[in-house]
Amino acid sequence: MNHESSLVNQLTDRLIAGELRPGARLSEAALAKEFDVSRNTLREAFRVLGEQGLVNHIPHRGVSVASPNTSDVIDIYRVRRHIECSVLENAPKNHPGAEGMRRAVEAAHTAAAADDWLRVGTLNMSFHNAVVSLSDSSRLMRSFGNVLAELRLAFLKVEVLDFLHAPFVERNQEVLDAYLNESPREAAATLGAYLGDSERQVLGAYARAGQA
Amino acid sequence: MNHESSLVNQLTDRLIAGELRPGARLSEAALAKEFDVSRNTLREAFRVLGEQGLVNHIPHRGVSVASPNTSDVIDIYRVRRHIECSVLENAPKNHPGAEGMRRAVEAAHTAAAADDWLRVGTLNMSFHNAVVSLSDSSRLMRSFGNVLAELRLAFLKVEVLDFLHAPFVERNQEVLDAYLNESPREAAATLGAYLGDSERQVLGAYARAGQA
DNA sequence: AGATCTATTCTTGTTGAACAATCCATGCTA
DNA sequence: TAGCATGGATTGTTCAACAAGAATAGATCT
Repeated sequence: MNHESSLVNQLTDRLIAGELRPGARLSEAALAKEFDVSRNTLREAFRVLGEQGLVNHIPHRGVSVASPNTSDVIDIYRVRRHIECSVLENAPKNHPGAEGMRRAVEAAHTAAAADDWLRVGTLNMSFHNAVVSLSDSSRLMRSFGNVLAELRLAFLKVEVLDFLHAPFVERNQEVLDAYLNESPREAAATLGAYLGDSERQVLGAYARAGQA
Repeated sequence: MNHESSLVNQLTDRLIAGELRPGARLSEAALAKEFDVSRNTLREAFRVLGEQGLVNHIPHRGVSVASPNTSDVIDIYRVRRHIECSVLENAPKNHPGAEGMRRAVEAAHTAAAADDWLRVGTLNMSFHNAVVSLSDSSRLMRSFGNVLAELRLAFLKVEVLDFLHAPFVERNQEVLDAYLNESPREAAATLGAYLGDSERQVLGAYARAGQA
């Protein structure tokens, strides 16, 4: 495996795991030492993460973990509505990607029963990635994946703990059922309602946390 | 202006201007010398362009200008349909971004009358960027902008010369009229038809050029 | 005290040289 | 001709150094 690509992956993992908290400054010297790479190599990885929206780069002030504010969250949900709903509404019947949705929902049920909420959160991301996979567009999946990862940082910032996702396992199930048994339009509408509720929950958490 | 950002802009300009042809290998040593920057600085810019999809990076084989094949083109138009149509269909009436659409169409008419087809092509991009601006989502605009830039490379690759855009000036006008005077649904349908025709034209050019 | 200016210090931005790792083309061998 | 060594070129990565901008602390003034 390529070193640089692996470095990006390592950084990404620690970002979405919350080890590098939103807003935290990422010192080049410190991180370079920690990952045992040179500053130059680290900076290349920073540029990649910057384009993906996971870190923020201000010239001469360095790189910090992205720390989405409320308008960022609103923006992210706008993207989700446009992409997820459009994909679902235009998805063909019996798309093989639906199997991925089903597996995610099923595993989420199991994980929820076992109180493994971290896993539920991960599977929630898998589900919505699977939804977008119905588009058969690798570019759409890439862009969407970046946005979803950024949303993960928003969750971490206001400590929307994963167990709050509990009610949404059922909602994903509803979306899947609507796709399988009803019309695409119905499925998209169900998903749209889901996104509205989800967005409200996150913004509520922001308000409680007193964050912008 | 930041040096690095300026370097990315310079490279982007030359890419979409066609000076660096699709598929062309970008030698680090040669480009570093040409832009009078070090290899390390250039490599940072390469990572940014790579994430944007404008260049292709294969480990140990270097960077080359993205050279979209037919499946890339199909993928790009999938993205366009999902994003542009969704945005237009859900756009509020009297969105200020419509002014940007109007300006682009008007200027395109003028440029077409003057046979300035390069400018027509640029204004066409402006129009569709303006469409997406109706979403009020900076992330959607960024992602969409990257995809449009990549499509520009596809045009360059098969030499879809800009004068072929001529009939599409009128199509953009129709989309705008539909948005202003008819329903969002109607506007989205008009745009969908436009995209279908546009995609066919590009794929036809690929077939003629014998490209994959 | 509070505000403002200044000097020092720290971090990032960028460079050049160096070497390792990998790929590519050439020519050799069977 | 197919496969295989070999040498040359390019990329991957590091390091040390310095320039440039930002942040901090201290001094000065009101």
